[in-house]
Amino acid sequence: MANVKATIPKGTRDFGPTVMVRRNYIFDTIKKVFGKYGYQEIQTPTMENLETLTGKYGDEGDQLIFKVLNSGDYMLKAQGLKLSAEENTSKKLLPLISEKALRYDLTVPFARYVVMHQNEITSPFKRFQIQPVWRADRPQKGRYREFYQCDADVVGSDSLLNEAEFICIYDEALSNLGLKDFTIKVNNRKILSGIAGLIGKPDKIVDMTVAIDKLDKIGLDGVEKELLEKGFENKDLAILKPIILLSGNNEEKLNSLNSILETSVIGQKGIEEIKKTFSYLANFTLQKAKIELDLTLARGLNYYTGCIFEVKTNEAAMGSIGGGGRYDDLTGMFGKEGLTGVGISFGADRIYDVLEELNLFPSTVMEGTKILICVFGEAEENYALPLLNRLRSANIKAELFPFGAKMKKQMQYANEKDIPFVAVIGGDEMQSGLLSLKNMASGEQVKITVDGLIKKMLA
RNA sequence: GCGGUCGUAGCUCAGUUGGUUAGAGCACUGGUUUGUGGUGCCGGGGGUCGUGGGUUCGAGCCCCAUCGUCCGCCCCA
Repeated sequence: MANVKATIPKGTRDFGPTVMVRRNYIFDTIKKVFGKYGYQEIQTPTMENLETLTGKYGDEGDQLIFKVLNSGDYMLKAQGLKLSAEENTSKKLLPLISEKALRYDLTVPFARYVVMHQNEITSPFKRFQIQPVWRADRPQKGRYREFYQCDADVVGSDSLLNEAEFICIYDEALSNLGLKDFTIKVNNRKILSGIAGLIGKPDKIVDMTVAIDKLDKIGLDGVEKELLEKGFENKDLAILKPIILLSGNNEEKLNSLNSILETSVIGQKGIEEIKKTFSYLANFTLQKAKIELDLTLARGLNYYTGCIFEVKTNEAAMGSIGGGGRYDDLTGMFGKEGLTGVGISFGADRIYDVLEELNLFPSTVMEGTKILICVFGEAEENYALPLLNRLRSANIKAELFPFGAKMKKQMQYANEKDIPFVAVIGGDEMQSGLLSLKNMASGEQVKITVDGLIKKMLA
């Protein structure tokens, strides 16, 4: 057998026991909140049909989809193809050798699910989904080829109550995870459309939003430079600049916007949506979240049509830890028109890093085995097995170290697994019927009866 | 797709203008009054120096290529 190097593909990760416990803590906390608001969990397959995914994420997105090679002799089919230096040769080849692909996000599979199961689901349909997705991207800091998305969406309801509730979900989940200072930024795509209309370049809305979205990162000068490069003129900047730099509280911003966008029908609609969302929100109690209307918030995705969200922690230097928005007609691509939806996503990997940096993982999430039984030989092992059984029947996490190892090795095992108690069984213990119980933190050791031990472990 | 960085033991890394047998810490393992860890002491195993060429009497070190890593840009979570 050849000696294969033990490595994993670029941009993928192993999760060890400690990390898994903490990841599950994050997922469980979020799941609980989703459930509280009526969202139900679904899962979709790792692979979708390639045609389900292609064309949904733009040309660049298509290239980042991991394709799965067909089984069998796919070369046979491909042989009919004339291989030339033509640049679209691989485009022609692809459908012949691949008809499946790994999911690229959870939103498109969800849209596919909704259309496919439309007769079974009740509208509005609220679902959440926590599964890995894959992108053939170049990995870098905080960016992987396999990562988890944690999404909740509702389709079939255009009520802005949904938007308000998503803000509550963010607040509750992140507060429950121990975050104390974070901002949920809100904007509306229709306001951005109104602004693009105002400068007479509605077709350039994508370039405009992509540029102003970078205000945090590259500053006003950088944004202006990029806008000029994309074909905006100085007179456009003169209109945009005061909007981008709009300050004050949410109400003041809305009032200013109201007069700026007075003549824009779509802009007014956007303002109305924000106001309605805020008025719903006024009925709920938020824990830690700050809500901020941020007109520079754009989010790259083109399918958003209404409210958009992004969550940032103010306690650590970290990009967004969540985002989402409303998209009209997500299912149109699958032949079901006019179904509106709104959804959010938690960036689990980034939340993990934040919690770790702020030391917010509770120590209780690490609780593993409570007691290890150490024995000196086979006779002691036989003597210990009924005890092991009794401990587990009493719902105490217990292990027995199989006989054959030295006491030092067994103690080391307990120590490294952070097992707080060790029961030692040797000849003396078998004769007296008392166990030697060692407290691993203090090092003290006492003789104790089996009943006493169980009582102590349950205390 | 573009730019930069780094590849030496399982891991983190030293390694002098190119010069004997390539080192350390951690990890693993054995011993240390044969019934006790975290925390003493002594020992041991483990490396085609990413790969392939080149220069040289001699290459971990210099040159070229290639693969991989990490970090930026574009884009994105």
